[in-house]
Amino acid sequence: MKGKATSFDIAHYAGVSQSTVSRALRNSPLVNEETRKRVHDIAKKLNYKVDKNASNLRTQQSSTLALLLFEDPTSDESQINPFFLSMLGSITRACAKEGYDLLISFQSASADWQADYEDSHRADGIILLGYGDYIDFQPKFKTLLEQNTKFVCWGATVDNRPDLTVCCDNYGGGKQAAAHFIAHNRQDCAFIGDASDHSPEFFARFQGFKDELEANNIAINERKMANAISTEESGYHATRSLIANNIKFNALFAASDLIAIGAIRALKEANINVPKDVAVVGFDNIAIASFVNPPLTTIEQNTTLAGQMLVENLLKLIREEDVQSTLLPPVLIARGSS
Amino acid sequence: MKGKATSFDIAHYAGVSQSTVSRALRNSPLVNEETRKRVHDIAKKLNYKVDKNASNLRTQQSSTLALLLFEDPTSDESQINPFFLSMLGSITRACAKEGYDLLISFQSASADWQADYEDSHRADGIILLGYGDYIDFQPKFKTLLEQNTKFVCWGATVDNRPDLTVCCDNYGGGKQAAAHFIAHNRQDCAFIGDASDHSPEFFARFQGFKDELEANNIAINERKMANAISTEESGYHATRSLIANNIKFNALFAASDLIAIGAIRALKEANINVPKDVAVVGFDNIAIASFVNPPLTTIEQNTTLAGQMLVENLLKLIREEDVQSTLLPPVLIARGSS
DNA sequence: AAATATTATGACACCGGTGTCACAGTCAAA
DNA sequence: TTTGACTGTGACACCGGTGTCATAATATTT
Repeated sequence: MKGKATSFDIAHYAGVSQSTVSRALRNSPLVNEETRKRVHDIAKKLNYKVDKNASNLRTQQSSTLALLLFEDPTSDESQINPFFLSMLGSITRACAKEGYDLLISFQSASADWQADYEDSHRADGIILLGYGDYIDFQPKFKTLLEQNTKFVCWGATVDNRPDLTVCCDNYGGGKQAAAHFIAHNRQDCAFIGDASDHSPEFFARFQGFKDELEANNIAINERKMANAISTEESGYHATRSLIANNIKFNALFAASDLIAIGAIRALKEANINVPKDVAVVGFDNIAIASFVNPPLTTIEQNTTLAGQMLVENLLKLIREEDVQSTLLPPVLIARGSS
Repeated sequence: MKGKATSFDIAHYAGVSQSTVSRALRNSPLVNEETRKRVHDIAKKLNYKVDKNASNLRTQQSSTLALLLFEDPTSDESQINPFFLSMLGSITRACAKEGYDLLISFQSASADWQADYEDSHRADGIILLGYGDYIDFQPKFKTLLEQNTKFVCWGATVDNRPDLTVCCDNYGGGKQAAAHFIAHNRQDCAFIGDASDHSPEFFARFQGFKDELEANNIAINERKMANAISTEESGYHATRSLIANNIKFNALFAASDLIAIGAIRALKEANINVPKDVAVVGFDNIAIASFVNPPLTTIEQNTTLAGQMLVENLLKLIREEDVQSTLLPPVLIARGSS
């Protein structure tokens, strides 16, 4: 047998038409049970597999989802943010469970990504994942919507379409962090992250944090805030600059675990004890979090559930079913750093 | 404009035939420069993208690689081994660089995975990744070879086909671990991993470790060895059982970082100081390694390079070019645990 | 001016399936 | 016996591109 077997080969061996083979293999009720069985047996013997390209071309759907991963434009060689890797794992699992394949692709936020996968019929829908500067994305979202592309988004909100977003309750998570500090009598709080609205997730975390403090009559001093993107490096430098400016605080809320880990390194270097002098709380609960010294208190995002929801909601969109906006509840995991 | 634009639509607007559009879009030298430009402009305006299914069907290739990830059959909800996630990241990057898409799929070792992706023309080749019990795989490798499926394998060797494997020099890494202990005057060594040939990678690490010790006239006591799969849990339990059996040692080589991290937890619980009482060396250099307490000395596998080599070699196989067997040099990263 | 080469294009078969329609054969109802 | 329903199958157009071949128009050579 040269080359791969086609349905015509099977038709030939089974003594039926190619149409019947196609129907038999898809277990159409139209074909006789005996014929169906014969065709299946021959297909198995010839190691025949339906050509996905032909099938997709005809049916105009691909049983494939595309995951576009946007990263902060750090060095090309850097490791991927472990939080995203964890999401990636759960999305992969969720896709497998639904019988969909998953195409993965890294994207820089600026690139002309919006159309590719879905327009070229490689995927039935798109999952967007990243802590990005999502402001730039709104026009792209608009294009996607105009083209009726099916997509869901982690974190970012799409104007007027809350159903396209799956998101952790970042605001609530921020409140939990503040409540935790208050409960432990730490009122002199610093924040490291991005309190501008460039990063909506970080902003919501900050907003919740601030509101909860203010609800308890604690003001947050603007000088005790520093910007950082979600890397250990960035958290380290932001914290160092606070220390260098002689800013004092006894509690530090970092917008992500990586930032928190960098912050702890900077604090240690400055001989500031964690948690005695400064309590630190992060966000995400990445795998590393429980292994750092001291183990990091953090606000957990349930990545398993998040991945499932992203996939489920996207499939609902594709099937044109109703989708609810999805806000996942975060949980504070108390460990040694606070 | 209803539905997606096709090359016929463009042909219509450009006043040329569909053939010419197809050529123009692929920048064939056969078309007039002016025509080419006009077609491109219209395509852009209509947001036209080549239908990959049609194109793949005709050309019989997909510009896609499939990554099959085999995991130890642990709980469905468990996190993916961070070492694999890191590989996944570098493979994704390498694919992107080569202009290939990447399909990702989890597999249980037992499933009927061998044919699917390549036979159904979804991928041009397959990357197999996992610390598996690869013995079961040899018959499947055979099938793949018979069907002329293009694939490469991380870690596992395929009978008579060293070119299909990309692998860290596990044996050399094991030797480095032993040499490190000897240099620090720790001669009473334990090993946790799997010294059977079920897991060829772990076995090679052990073999190198043992050979280097023996080359220095140090014997390794069989009682100081325990089996573990690559999870923190498993490393923890294996170490506890050694301790419970009152086995003494002052150096511990773990076949992976996750095992080492579990081992450190068990040692700490038993009030055995790391590194004072027992020096610990792991393998992989996963991201967590530098954050555990004490920071883990480990044998680094260069995942960036590994991912690149897997992709490069697979593409060479697909293009029917010569491929050399690839052994990547590991590097010992000395940290606080030894 | 005739012969030949070059350039740009169109017509058309083809990739391997899926879905529609037509139809032969069997069986039950009228 | 005729009509209608049902079952199982084959023929065929179609999905949207790609590659081959033929050909018209122009340029170059003899």
